[in-house]
This record gives sequence, structure tokens and C-alpha cells, in this order.
Amino acid sequence: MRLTKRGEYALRTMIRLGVAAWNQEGVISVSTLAEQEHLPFKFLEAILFELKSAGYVESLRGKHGGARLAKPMNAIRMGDVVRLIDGKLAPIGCASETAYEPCTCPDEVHCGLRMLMIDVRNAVANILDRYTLEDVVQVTLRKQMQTTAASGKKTNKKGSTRHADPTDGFLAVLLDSSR
Amino acid sequence: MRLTKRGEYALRTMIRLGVAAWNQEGVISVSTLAEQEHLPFKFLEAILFELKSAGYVESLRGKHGGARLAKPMNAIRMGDVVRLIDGKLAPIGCASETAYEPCTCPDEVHCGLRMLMIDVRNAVANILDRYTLEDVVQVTLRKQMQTTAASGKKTNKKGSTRHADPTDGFLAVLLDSSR
DNA sequence: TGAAATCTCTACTTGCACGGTAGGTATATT
DNA sequence: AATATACCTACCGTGCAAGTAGAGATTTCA
Repeated sequence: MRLTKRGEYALRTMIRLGVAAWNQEGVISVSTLAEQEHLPFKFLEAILFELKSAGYVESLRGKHGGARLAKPMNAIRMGDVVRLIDGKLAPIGCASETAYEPCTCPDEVHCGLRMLMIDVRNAVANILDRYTLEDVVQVTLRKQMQTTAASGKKTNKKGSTRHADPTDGFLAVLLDSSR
Repeated sequence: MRLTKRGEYALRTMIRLGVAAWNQEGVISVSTLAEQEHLPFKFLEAILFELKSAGYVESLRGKHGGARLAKPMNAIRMGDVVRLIDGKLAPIGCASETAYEPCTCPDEVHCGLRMLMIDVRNAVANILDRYTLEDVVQVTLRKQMQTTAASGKKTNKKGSTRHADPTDGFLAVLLDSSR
């Protein structure tokens, strides 16, 4: 049930570029990105090329060149990046919404496994298509701040109005106070 | 974000064996299973061996031999079968509960991607560890009956008490009336 | 102007996991 | 004894993930 390295690297890079955009850092060179994220330079170059072709990233050539996001962060759904790099969200083809393919199952319509996997794919899509790059960047920055300002006081002060249900997951809770 | 063929075949076979158990069909030979499910014989044999070694399946040798479930269906969580065959539920190692492994990320604790992926893994686990083989078998049989008795009347009669929230997914709704 | 730094893009390599096969052995039924 | 089956080890091949090489294009800076 795995995401490829390529996909992982792509997402990590997008997040890094998102942080850069947030901090108005301008473009970042591929070599810098590779170093900071501990990614193989040439491999990352290829991934960036793909992200660029898909319109998520734009680049400047020449000395002081580099990459930056090509659209607003809140217009980039995490699920779409995964789809671009890894093809689909569903665990098996017959449960995919955007990349359906039939399976060898004798009776797909009544296949319990398919129904189960459709549930899984929907659960995954519910997360990856709900959150945008901006959300993830926010969470990353917030988490870093929490640690930096580890002044002992709980963020969870009594009487706070918490909207996020913990069963909604990690990110929902972390994003809650900012919404 | 995919399940291997091996995993898919394993699950399909388990479901088939579950249906057999439900109908008291006794053992089913590997060749019969392979034919009915359109699976390559030898490959299936290997998968069954794995399932047997893990205690999910037991077999009879000799003429009229075959395989059947080795435990009650409701004691078999779908997630555990997936873990057995495919290793883990999480999309990436650093988000796995039962098969954690560190990633190359410069700062795993504050990694937004990791948090996102933990959410995904929890969503997946929520489904695959909630449902047992029995649930999936029930749904399969129920779905078949619905089609067989396609007598036009909606099962969704007015005033029915529906407990399952549609956002809980497909299976929850299908299982609802029987609980 | 030329050297240096960077992105561009095609082509190649390498390892290995997925998906599958072969075939001999053990066990049971008829 | 003949036949049908499961058991189990070993093996194979193809594709693809993961990564590398390198020549070329573009820009900056000294």
C-alpha cells in the first residue's frame, strides 16, 4: 500500500517550495533543494522537470536560477500531486475513480473486495483531496514553532473551542486553531 | 498507492473461502479456486502456502484435498491479511505503526508530509482493521442477493432506521441493516 | 567576452521486486 | 497400483523504480 520514492520526494519538494514561498525566498536551486532534503541531485532534477511540465512549478535558468511554485499554494491539492506522480489513489485499479481499469475478478459488480477498496480509496481521497499544499505547509511551520517555543505551556488551554474532531486526524487538529 | 497482485489475490481467495465456509462447502482444491477466480494456478498455490503458514488457512492433502479457512471469519481482520502479504498499511515507512522505518527527511518530527501520511495510514487502518472477513463475505452475499432478487422494490424503505453514516463508506451502509 | 553556474532533456544503467513457473516429493483416495 | 491432490524449494524474466551521465541551452558576473 505504498507511495513510491518518486512520489515522496515530489511531495517533500513541493512542501519545501511552499515554505519558501511563504517566506518569500524566491527561487531555490536544485542543488540546494537536493542538499537540504537529502535527495539525489539528478533524480530530483527529473522530478522537478515533471512537476514543471504539469504546471506546479516554474523555474529560472542561468546563474542564480532555480525553482519556485507556479501557483498559489491553496490551489494545489495534495491528491493531485500524488496522482500526477504515482497514477492513482486507489489500492487497486478497479476501485479507482480517475484511473479505473477492470480486474480479473469473475464478478466485479458483486466483488466484496472491490467495495472494501472503494471505501479505502475514498478515505484516502478524503484526506489527500481535502488538504492543499497550503495546509501542509501551515502545519509544518506551526509544528516547528511549537517546538521552538517549547515554553511548557500547553496550547490546549481550558475552554478553548475545538472544532476538529480528533477522528478527523492529525492535520485537522493542528490546523484547527488557525481557522 | 497500490496493493500488489499478490495481496489482491490473497484477499480474493480469502473471501472465496469465506463464502465456502458460510455455505459449508468443505475444502476447495487449489485448481478449482484458480479457475473460479481466474488466478494463475501455481501463483495461487504459493499464496495459499503463505496464508497457511500464517494460520489463516488449513488444507487437506491427497485426492479430494483442498483448502479451507482455519479460523472463524470474524477473527480475521482484513488489515492483518494485507500486512501479512504486503507488509504495511502506511504509504511510507515513517508513517507506519507496525512496520516503522525512518526516512531520509531532514527533520522527521516536523515533517508535514509525515503527518499527512499518518492521517492517511490511520484512515486506511480504520477501514481495514475495522472490517473482518465475515463483514466482507456478508456484503458480497448480500450484494448478490440484491441483484438476484432484483424485484424492483428499494431496500431503502421509508422510516427505516439507518445507523450508518454514508461518510462511513460503502460497507457500513451495506452492513447496516443486518446489525 | 569568457568563465561559471544553473536549468533542460534525452538516454542510459542497475537492482530488485513483482508476477509467475517448473518440478520433484509427500499424502490421500479409489 | 494408479491417480489426484497438496507441499515446498528453486528458479526465471520482465518491468519499473531509482538513480546516473552528459551534452546542450541560458543566464549572470567578473
